[in-house]
Amino acid sequence: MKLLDIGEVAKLSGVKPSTLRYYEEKGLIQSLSRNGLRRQYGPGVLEQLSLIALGKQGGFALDDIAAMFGPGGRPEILREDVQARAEDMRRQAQRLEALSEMMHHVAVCPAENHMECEKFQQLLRLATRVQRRGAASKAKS
Amino acid sequence: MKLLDIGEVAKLSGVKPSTLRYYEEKGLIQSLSRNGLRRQYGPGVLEQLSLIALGKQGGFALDDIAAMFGPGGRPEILREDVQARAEDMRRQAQRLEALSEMMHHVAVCPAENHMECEKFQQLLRLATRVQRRGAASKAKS
DNA sequence: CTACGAATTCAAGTTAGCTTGAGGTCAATA
DNA sequence: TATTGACCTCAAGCTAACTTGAATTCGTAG
Repeated sequence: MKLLDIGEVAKLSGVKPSTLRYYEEKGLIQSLSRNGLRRQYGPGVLEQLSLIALGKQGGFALDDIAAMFGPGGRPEILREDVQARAEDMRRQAQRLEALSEMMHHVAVCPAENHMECEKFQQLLRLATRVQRRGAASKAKS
Repeated sequence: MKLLDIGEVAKLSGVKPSTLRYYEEKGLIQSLSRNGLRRQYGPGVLEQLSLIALGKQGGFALDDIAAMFGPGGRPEILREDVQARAEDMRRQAQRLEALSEMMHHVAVCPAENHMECEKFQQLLRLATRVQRRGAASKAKS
């Protein structure tokens, strides 16, 4: 199996060596061996890094990512917890879709204050109607 | 017009007073007046706060949020720039949708290492195929 | 075999985004 | 009018996620 040293992984993934060492320390990735002092990574590390990037975009802390997706054979973080977080994530994706539309709109809207634009407000309400678990919903009557 | 003081805004929005003061300092929100020393906010601040929360979920820095959506009559941050960011946001929403599916899957998948699960890998590829602007795409031949 | 460049460790520094605490002000209630 | 509790300012502190730098080791090309 072809092994990569840290510089190659950095070049292929766009993640700096210092960050890779940091991730390894945190248990997010692992090097398979050493060549002298040098870490040797398997090719799978690249997919692992994509996954980490994805998790970060989803707003997860590195520790959470390690707990959900880490290579370190996690001792069963509650599946129902992951299930619930997955639901949250779906809702977040919806909200961001709405945000995308809002941004597309402000890019062309002539209103000087966005909050005065009817369409903008409407999109914002749409986005915020898709609430998170645990978010206080103050619907009237 | 009904004015709210900082504690009420905090209660209604779930955002702490210290954070509200911090946001105001940064130009993300504004208080309309003072009652003695006390800040008085208009009701619109609540929507502004939803917008800020949304922007944060989208991964924007507070300064970026202020620049795009701030109440301070921004001196025209390039519309085409916002347009491009809106596109990125749409793609991010798609990626997070895929992430949501991955999480739903890991919650039920029996595989001890996710990366060995074919379905998981497939979803990951789906997610990472929806690249960002500026992300190095190393598709082969 | 030697030199170079790429890695190594470890401690300390940086940035964003808040939070905390001390010390003081003031509006509203009793 | 006297308290009290909510607010104020300002400086300092905190956490996550990295980055930087100094001093050192080592694999590989010449």
